[in-house]
Formats: sequence, C-alpha cells, structure tokens
Amino acid sequence: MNPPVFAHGNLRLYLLALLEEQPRHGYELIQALSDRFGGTYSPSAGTIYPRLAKLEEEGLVTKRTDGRKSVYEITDAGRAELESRRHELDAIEDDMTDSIRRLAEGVRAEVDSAMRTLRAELASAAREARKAATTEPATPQPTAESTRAMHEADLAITEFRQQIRLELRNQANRGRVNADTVSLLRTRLADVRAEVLQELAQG
DNA sequence: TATATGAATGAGTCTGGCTG
DNA sequence: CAGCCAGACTCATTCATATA
Repeated sequence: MNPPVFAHGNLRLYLLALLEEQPRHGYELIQALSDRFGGTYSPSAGTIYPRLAKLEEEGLVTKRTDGRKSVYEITDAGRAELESRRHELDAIEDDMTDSIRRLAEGVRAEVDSAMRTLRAELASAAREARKAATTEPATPQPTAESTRAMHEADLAITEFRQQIRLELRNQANRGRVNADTVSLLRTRLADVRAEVLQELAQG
C-alpha cells in the first residue's frame, strides 16, 4: 500500500478547514481535495464519508439534506476546534505544498526525459532511413517496415503531446499557466521541431 | 504490546438524467 | 422505455499509527 497522504488525524482537520470555507457535500469535498493536490490525490468516497459521519457525531459539523445530497456545514464547535489547532493546519498545508512541488518536479523531469528520448528516436530513425536509401534502390511504395515505423513515430508524437497536455492541465489547475508559459512552450517546441526536421531533411 | 483510532481502497447500491 | 452512465453514498476490509 502507498504511504498515507495525510498523517494521523490530519484528514479530519483538513476536512474541517474545507468546510470552514463553505458548506459542501461529500463529493464536492473529494473534488476539492483532488483540486488542492492537482489531481494527484483523490480520496475515495469510503475515506471521506466515514470521516464526515464521525465529525457529525462529535458535533463539529452538521448535515442537512438538499435533495439527494447531504450538505455538511461546520459548527461553532468545529470552528473552535479548528482555531485551537490552527498551527497544525498550517503544517499540513506546508506538507501539501511540498508534496505537490515534488510531484511537479517529477513530471517536469519525465517530460524532459521523454523529449530527449523522442529526439534520439527520431534521429536514429532518420539515420536508418538515410542508410537504407543509400543501400537500396529508391521505390515509390512504402515498405511494411517504413509503414510500421511511421505508425510508431505517430504513437511517440501522440504520447509526447499527451504528457505536455497533462502537465499543462496540472499547472492550469493551480493557476500557473499564463502568456509566459505559452511563449516558453512555443519557443521550446519550435526548437525541437526545427531540430527534428533538419535531421529528417538530411535523409 | 495490545487495543483503539484513523486513512485508504474498492465493490456495490441507489437514483436520476440522457439516449437510441 | 430499456439500457447506460454519472453522481452520491454505504459497507467491508486492510493497514498504519497513536496511545494506554
């Protein structure tokens, strides 16, 4: 099993903090937690509802029914509990920031590595193509091998796009995508494209 | 060290909306 | 209108951690 995201008692406290911001129903709390973690941690319903039931039992939150939904709201006792443990909450939020940053660094490293691999693969494919062109007579029909290679290249490009999109979405969720991001992306992609086209053209 | 408490997962149920 | 899907929730269970 993966190590727990929240230390003992921390989820309980963090749920109170989320409910202090505004009353929410269970599913909304799951989504809020998922958002705070940039989509990397999404507690299951079976984690959240028993905690909410316990908080209700302790009188720290109240539950009211809104149609099919159960909307949870923090009570005065809940606010008092939160206030008395405010320093613990600050520590939890620091931990969250650290873990999100570590994760973002990991994704960035993966994307860089994928870019390097893609460049290497395309360069190798270009070299192979040049070699084949010098040893075999030119033919207007693509061979089975080149068709397969083309397909693999397509897959590599698709995978590359997905990884970039995923990271962008994660950063966008944290409000970190702006004009500079797009500019940086355009520049880096233009560099890679120029390099790849040059390699291919040499064949 | 035994026990209690909390975090976490996943299967399953129920309900309502959408679609062919 | 039956089937599908998504949202909201329950329940059983396991594992980790705190505490007496």
